[in-house]
Amino acid sequence: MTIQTVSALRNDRPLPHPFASHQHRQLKSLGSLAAVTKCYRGQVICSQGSPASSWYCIVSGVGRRYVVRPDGRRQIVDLLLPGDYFGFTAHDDYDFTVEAVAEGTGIASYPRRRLEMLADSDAALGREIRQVAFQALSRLQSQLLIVGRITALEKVSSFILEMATRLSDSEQDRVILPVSRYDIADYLAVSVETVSRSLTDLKHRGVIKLSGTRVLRIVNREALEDMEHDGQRMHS
Amino acid sequence: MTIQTVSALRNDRPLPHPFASHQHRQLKSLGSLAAVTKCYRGQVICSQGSPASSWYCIVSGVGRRYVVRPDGRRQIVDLLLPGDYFGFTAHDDYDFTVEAVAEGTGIASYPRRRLEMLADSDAALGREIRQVAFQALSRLQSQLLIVGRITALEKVSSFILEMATRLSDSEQDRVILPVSRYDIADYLAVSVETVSRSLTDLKHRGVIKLSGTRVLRIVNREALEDMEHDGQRMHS
DNA sequence: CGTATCATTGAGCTTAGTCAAAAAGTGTGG
DNA sequence: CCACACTTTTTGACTAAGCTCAATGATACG
Repeated sequence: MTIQTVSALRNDRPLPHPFASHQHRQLKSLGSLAAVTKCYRGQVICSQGSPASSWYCIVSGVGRRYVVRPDGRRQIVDLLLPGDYFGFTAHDDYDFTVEAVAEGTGIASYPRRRLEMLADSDAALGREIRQVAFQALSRLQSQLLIVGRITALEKVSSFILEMATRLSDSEQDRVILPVSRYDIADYLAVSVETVSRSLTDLKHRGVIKLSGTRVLRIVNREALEDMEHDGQRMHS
Repeated sequence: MTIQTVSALRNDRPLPHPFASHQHRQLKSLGSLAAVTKCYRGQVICSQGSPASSWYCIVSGVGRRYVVRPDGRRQIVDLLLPGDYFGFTAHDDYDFTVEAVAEGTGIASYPRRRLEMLADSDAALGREIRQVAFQALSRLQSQLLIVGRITALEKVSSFILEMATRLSDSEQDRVILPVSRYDIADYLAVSVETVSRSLTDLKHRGVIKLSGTRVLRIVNREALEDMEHDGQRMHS
């Protein structure tokens, strides 16, 4: 598990393909309220402890939602891709921090108070908000299932498959890893070295192929799906 | 990690204190729609794959929300205590199963379609639904932070402290564990043996005291909070 | 009062964390 | 354009936390 301080993590160069906004489901009927801003790498969108005054949506690029533990360890609780909403809390303050990962990440922000008032008179909007909150629930549950897995091979395999699904580019089996090994490690709650070792392991088995460090190709999807469930007895 | 089949888990006898419904925040302005039913131990409230036709609230007792993996392993993704809502999905079907843990667990169920229509004309209700969804998000994030911890001692310590907070009976430092060791194991994503060992460890250190298997007393809260963050270097 | 399940304890083994260092990229400035 | 500095990624060796298998105690229920 990574003990690096947050400021030490900054391998977030522009991505090969600039992450098309293919999922562009912004809240309908809201052009006026949404303020879209471009963020630089590592820019804090909202931070743990400060008043939860806005909801947000990723328009383009990548974000990471995380919590820093007392001992300095960082747990990424959500990887945010285009179309993903965040900023929801049950309390008055955010209980997490969100940063832009890629250069030029586009964020739409919605003033919470105003939006809630608007939802009071626009039932369709209210439904939409609930719906995106449910999607956030779904993402979180998926991640819990990944982190709850046993072996690192299972976690990394799941991660690859999840990414392949969530950022389905033209080609189904070409995945451009949106984040660094450090981020993957903090997302899966394993050490960076273990992430690296798992990837080379999958490579040696001929399950995946790496072109550089970020471009990944799923060579044998079936095998990868086996690893996801049964990373244990995959020792042949 | 537990490989027991779900039906094999049934240590869910009536609890010493019948879990007062001290948190009784049911959806206001809804007496008519809420059908409250009593459930027996292990009774399935809603199951993975079937149409998500209702939302629910625990009125009394305890519930477990879980997912069974292909290999038979079970991951509990939410422990449900009185006042907790569940049943939210982004899709048409539930992607989890919920069972009553304690005998006589009371469940309020709300037909989803009807409730959504009602929310269309009652903005306050719409807000409430969003709010309870946000609470579900909060619980899930908390659990992710627990499962993402490194050592078993940290996980178990966190679990105890979380339970102490969530079911704050009269006395702050007396915790009645709402579930079996098996359930704790599947909630924390560790093996039953490890849960047991961690508890006896904490007992030997004088941090907690156990009266029977379910009644727990926090003797040294400060030490427990230390374990929660720093279970590693607690080897004195 | 017996039986099934839950809980605890022990021994051995495997996975992954830690520390350390080399290799591979990336970016900058001369 | 190349060289240097920096970061990220990979690999290695060692250690230990926790899983597995196995057996014994404890507890509830019929």
